[in-house]
Amino acid sequence: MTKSSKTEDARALLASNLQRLRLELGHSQEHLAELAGFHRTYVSQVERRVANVTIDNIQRLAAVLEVPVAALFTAEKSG
Amino acid sequence: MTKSSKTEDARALLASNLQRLRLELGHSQEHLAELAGFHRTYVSQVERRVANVTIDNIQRLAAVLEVPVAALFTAEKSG
DNA sequence: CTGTGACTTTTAGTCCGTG
DNA sequence: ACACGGACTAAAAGTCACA
Repeated sequence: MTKSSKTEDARALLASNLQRLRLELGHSQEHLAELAGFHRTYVSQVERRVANVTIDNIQRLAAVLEVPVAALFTAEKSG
Repeated sequence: MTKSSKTEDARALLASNLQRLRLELGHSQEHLAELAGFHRTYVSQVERRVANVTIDNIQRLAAVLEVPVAALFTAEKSG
Protein backbone atom coordinates (compact mmCIF):
# COMPACT_ATOMS: atom_id res chain seq x y z
CA MET A 1 0.00 0.00 0.00
CA THR A 2 1.04 3.55 -0.65
CA LYS A 3 1.31 6.28 1.91
CA SER A 4 -1.70 8.00 0.39
CA SER A 5 -4.10 5.53 1.93
CA LYS A 6 -3.52 7.19 5.25
CA THR A 7 -4.42 10.74 6.16
CA GLU A 8 -1.49 12.98 5.31
CA ASP A 9 0.17 14.58 8.25
CA ALA A 10 -1.41 18.00 8.68
CA ARG A 11 1.83 19.70 9.73
CA ALA A 12 3.60 18.39 6.65
CA LEU A 13 0.76 19.52 4.40
CA LEU A 14 0.78 23.00 5.89
CA ALA A 15 4.57 23.21 5.76
CA SER A 16 4.93 22.26 2.11
CA ASN A 17 2.00 24.37 0.96
CA LEU A 18 3.26 27.33 2.91
CA GLN A 19 6.73 27.09 1.47
CA ARG A 20 5.52 26.52 -2.07
CA LEU A 21 3.07 29.42 -2.03
CA ARG A 22 5.57 31.68 -0.35
CA LEU A 23 8.16 31.02 -3.03
CA GLU A 24 5.57 31.45 -5.77
CA LEU A 25 4.92 34.92 -4.42
CA GLY A 26 8.65 35.56 -4.27
CA HIS A 27 8.74 36.22 -0.55
CA SER A 28 11.50 35.33 1.89
CA GLN A 29 10.50 33.85 5.25
CA GLU A 30 11.47 37.17 6.72
CA HIS A 31 9.26 39.19 4.39
CA LEU A 32 6.31 36.84 4.77
CA ALA A 33 6.67 37.03 8.53
CA GLU A 34 6.52 40.79 8.35
CA LEU A 35 3.38 40.71 6.19
CA ALA A 36 1.64 38.29 8.55
CA GLY A 37 2.85 39.97 11.71
CA PHE A 38 4.99 37.04 12.84
CA HIS A 39 8.59 36.81 13.81
CA ARG A 40 10.96 35.54 11.14
CA THR A 41 11.90 32.45 13.14
CA TYR A 42 8.30 31.45 13.66
CA VAL A 43 7.67 31.09 9.94
CA SER A 44 10.80 28.97 9.84
CA GLN A 45 9.39 26.73 12.56
CA VAL A 46 6.13 26.26 10.69
CA GLU A 47 7.90 25.28 7.49
CA ARG A 48 10.05 22.81 9.40
CA ARG A 49 6.95 21.28 11.08
CA VAL A 50 8.23 22.22 14.51
CA ALA A 51 5.35 24.47 15.45
CA ASN A 52 1.90 23.16 16.37
CA VAL A 53 0.20 26.17 14.83
CA THR A 54 -3.22 27.37 15.97
CA ILE A 55 -6.18 27.89 13.69
CA ASP A 56 -6.02 31.67 14.07
CA ASN A 57 -2.43 31.72 12.86
CA ILE A 58 -3.21 29.31 10.04
CA GLN A 59 -5.86 31.76 8.92
CA ARG A 60 -3.40 34.64 9.05
CA LEU A 61 -0.98 32.70 6.88
CA ALA A 62 -3.73 31.86 4.42
CA ALA A 63 -4.65 35.54 4.25
CA VAL A 64 -1.19 36.75 3.26
CA LEU A 65 -0.83 33.88 0.79
CA GLU A 66 -4.20 34.87 -0.66
CA VAL A 67 -5.66 31.37 -0.57
CA PRO A 68 -8.52 29.79 1.40
CA VAL A 69 -7.52 27.93 4.52
CA ALA A 70 -8.51 24.62 2.96
CA ALA A 71 -5.87 25.13 0.27
CA LEU A 72 -3.14 24.83 2.88
CA PHE A 73 -4.31 21.27 3.64
CA THR A 74 -4.66 20.07 0.08
CA ALA A 75 -1.96 17.79 -1.28
CA GLU A 76 -0.44 18.87 -4.56
CA LYS A 77 -0.98 16.61 -7.50
CA SER A 78 2.31 14.79 -7.97
CA GLY A 79 1.96 14.82 -11.79
CA MET B 1 -20.77 43.90 0.12
CA THR B 2 -21.53 40.53 1.59
CA LYS B 3 -19.45 38.78 4.17
CA SER B 4 -18.53 36.13 1.58
CA SER B 5 -16.17 38.46 -0.21
CA LYS B 6 -13.81 38.01 2.69
CA THR B 7 -12.15 34.80 3.75
CA GLU B 8 -14.59 32.85 5.90
CA ASP B 9 -13.65 32.76 9.51
CA ALA B 10 -11.71 29.58 10.05
CA ARG B 11 -13.12 28.97 13.53
CA ALA B 12 -16.67 29.24 12.21
CA LEU B 13 -15.91 26.87 9.38
CA LEU B 14 -14.39 24.33 11.71
CA ALA B 15 -17.21 24.70 14.21
CA SER B 16 -20.03 24.14 11.77
CA ASN B 17 -18.34 21.28 9.95
CA LEU B 18 -17.46 19.60 13.22
CA GLN B 19 -20.99 19.81 14.52
CA ARG B 20 -22.55 18.69 11.25
CA LEU B 21 -20.26 15.70 10.81
CA ARG B 22 -20.57 14.76 14.45
CA LEU B 23 -24.35 14.68 14.24
CA GLU B 24 -24.21 12.74 10.99
CA LEU B 25 -22.25 10.08 12.81
CA GLY B 26 -24.73 10.17 15.66
CA HIS B 27 -22.21 11.09 18.32
CA SER B 28 -22.73 13.30 21.35
CA GLN B 29 -20.05 15.89 22.17
CA GLU B 30 -19.14 13.70 25.08
CA HIS B 31 -18.73 10.58 22.98
CA LEU B 32 -16.77 12.36 20.27
CA ALA B 33 -14.47 13.79 22.91
CA GLU B 34 -13.83 10.33 24.22
CA LEU B 35 -13.05 8.99 20.75
CA ALA B 36 -10.64 11.82 20.03
CA GLY B 37 -9.09 11.84 23.48
CA PHE B 38 -10.34 15.27 24.43
CA HIS B 39 -12.21 16.55 27.41
CA ARG B 40 -15.96 16.91 27.01
CA THR B 41 -15.91 20.68 27.57
CA TYR B 42 -13.28 21.18 24.92
CA VAL B 43 -15.41 19.87 22.07
CA SER B 44 -18.10 22.24 23.28
CA GLN B 45 -15.66 25.13 23.09
CA VAL B 46 -14.64 24.26 19.56
CA GLU B 47 -18.25 24.12 18.38
CA ARG B 48 -18.94 27.47 20.03
CA ARG B 49 -15.81 28.99 18.37
CA VAL B 50 -14.29 29.76 21.74
CA ALA B 51 -11.22 27.58 21.33
CA ASN B 52 -8.23 28.47 19.17
CA VAL B 53 -7.53 24.86 18.20
CA THR B 54 -4.09 23.66 17.17
CA ILE B 55 -3.31 21.85 13.94
CA ASP B 56 -2.55 18.58 15.73
CA ASN B 57 -5.97 18.62 17.36
CA ILE B 58 -7.67 19.58 14.11
CA GLN B 59 -6.10 16.50 12.60
CA ARG B 60 -7.34 14.34 15.47
CA LEU B 61 -10.86 15.64 14.97
CA ALA B 62 -10.64 14.96 11.25
CA ALA B 63 -9.48 11.42 11.99
CA VAL B 64 -12.45 10.52 14.19
CA LEU B 65 -14.82 12.18 11.75
CA GLU B 66 -13.20 10.17 8.96
CA VAL B 67 -12.65 13.12 6.66
CA PRO B 68 -9.51 14.86 5.36
CA VAL B 69 -8.43 17.94 7.27
CA ALA B 70 -9.29 20.18 4.32
CA ALA B 71 -12.93 19.07 4.57
CA LEU B 72 -13.22 20.82 7.92
CA PHE B 73 -12.45 24.15 6.23
CA THR B 74 -14.72 23.77 3.26
CA ALA B 75 -17.97 25.72 3.27
CA GLU B 76 -21.08 23.68 2.61
CA LYS B 77 -22.87 24.40 -0.58
CA SER B 78 -25.83 26.54 0.40
CA GLY B 79 -27.94 24.44 -2.06
C1' DC C 1 18.45 34.39 4.05
C1' DT C 2 17.49 30.35 7.12
C1' DG C 3 18.01 26.66 11.20
C1' DT C 4 18.06 25.94 15.94
C1' DG C 5 17.93 25.69 21.14
C1' DA C 6 16.89 28.20 25.05
C1' DC C 7 14.04 31.23 26.99
C1' DT C 8 9.65 34.17 28.99
C1' DT C 9 4.85 35.35 28.27
C1' DT C 10 0.52 34.07 26.82
C1' DT C 11 -2.94 30.79 25.93
C1' DA C 12 -4.53 26.06 24.90
C1' DG C 13 -6.76 22.45 27.02
C1' DT C 14 -8.35 20.06 31.59
C1' DC C 15 -11.11 19.42 35.49
C1' DC C 16 -14.59 20.78 38.76
C1' DG C 17 -19.05 22.39 39.27
C1' DT C 18 -23.76 24.93 38.03
C1' DG C 19 -28.04 25.54 35.39
C1' DA D 1 -26.80 15.95 26.48
C1' DC D 2 -25.14 20.80 26.24
C1' DA D 3 -23.57 25.85 27.73
C1' DC D 4 -20.85 28.20 30.66
C1' DG D 5 -17.55 29.88 34.36
C1' DG D 6 -13.33 29.69 37.37
C1' DA D 7 -8.98 27.67 38.56
C1' DC D 8 -5.45 25.10 37.20
C1' DT D 9 -1.42 22.70 34.25
C1' DA D 10 0.61 21.72 29.76
C1' DA D 11 1.93 23.70 25.78
C1' DA D 12 1.95 27.37 22.02
C1' DA D 13 3.31 32.13 20.89
C1' DG D 14 6.78 34.98 20.29
C1' DT D 15 11.79 36.51 20.76
C1' DC D 16 16.96 36.24 20.78
C1' DA D 17 21.92 34.96 19.95
C1' DC D 18 24.47 32.37 17.25
C1' DA D 19 25.72 29.07 13.50
